[in-house]
Amino acid sequence: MGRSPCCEKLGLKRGPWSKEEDDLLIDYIKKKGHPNWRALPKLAGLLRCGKSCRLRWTNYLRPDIKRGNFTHQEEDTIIKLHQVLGNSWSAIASRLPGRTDNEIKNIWHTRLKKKRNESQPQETPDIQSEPESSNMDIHLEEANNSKDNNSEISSPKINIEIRQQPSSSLSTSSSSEYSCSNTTATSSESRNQIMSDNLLEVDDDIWSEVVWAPVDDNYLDLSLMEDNYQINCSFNDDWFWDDLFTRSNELMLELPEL
DNA sequence: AATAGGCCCAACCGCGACGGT
DNA sequence: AACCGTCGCGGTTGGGCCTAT
Repeated sequence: MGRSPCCEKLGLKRGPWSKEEDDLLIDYIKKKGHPNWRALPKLAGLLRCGKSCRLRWTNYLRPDIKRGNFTHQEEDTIIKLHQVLGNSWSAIASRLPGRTDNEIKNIWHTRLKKKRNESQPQETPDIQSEPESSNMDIHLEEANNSKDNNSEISSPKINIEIRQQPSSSLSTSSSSEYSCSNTTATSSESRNQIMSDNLLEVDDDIWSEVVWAPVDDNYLDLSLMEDNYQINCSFNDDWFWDDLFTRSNELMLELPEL
């Protein structure tokens, strides 16, 4: 199957976009949306291919894009998410409202990779291309089998197993399982009660604290205080678990619907 | 002042996934 | 089931800008 031609050999314009082109694209999408990118440029009066229009819109012209420098908090978030998700830029971008995958990819290659390496010197340079999550297996299992179809809030049962394989010479591993049955988990307080003060045994005399901290109604932050790993997790929204699932065969999860 | 090198970022390329026929 | 068109994604490129020499 031959690839369909894009911009080449069709007399279409390439390279940087002009203000007039931007305006044409914005005006058209505001009025008609973008149900078909391939047909859009002709309808909008643009001498561009659909792919170029889509990129321009998604990476630059979308009204919800946050312009400007990344904050330190955003940079830290990207570094942490990259530890878990690797180069899944779109997945990382979905956790940073207003930021595009392209933007995050750029900032990673230009700044954050260096910043990460400075703060966590690599012990074995030969494996630097491997995602950092490779030394940590995460197994999450969450079940909410008896979802009540009525308005009553169901009680999630949450089982979590975390296996951590530190890259240090200590070949320690750990696992723990938390069962949180019969909890409504509808308030920050109750969620906090679910997971606070749990200790994860890493070795005979090494303990790692696992803390769930409420952020808002949709998120919880899970901090695994060992080897500086921190994992940000979604509770209601399935985004984070989904991505973990695609990256690790160890992960099994069904989300509760609270 | 000239220039080389690094940084930044918008844009492009090519592949795979997915849905319609 | 196979084919085809479209879209989304990650990798890469290239040009402008900045800074050190």
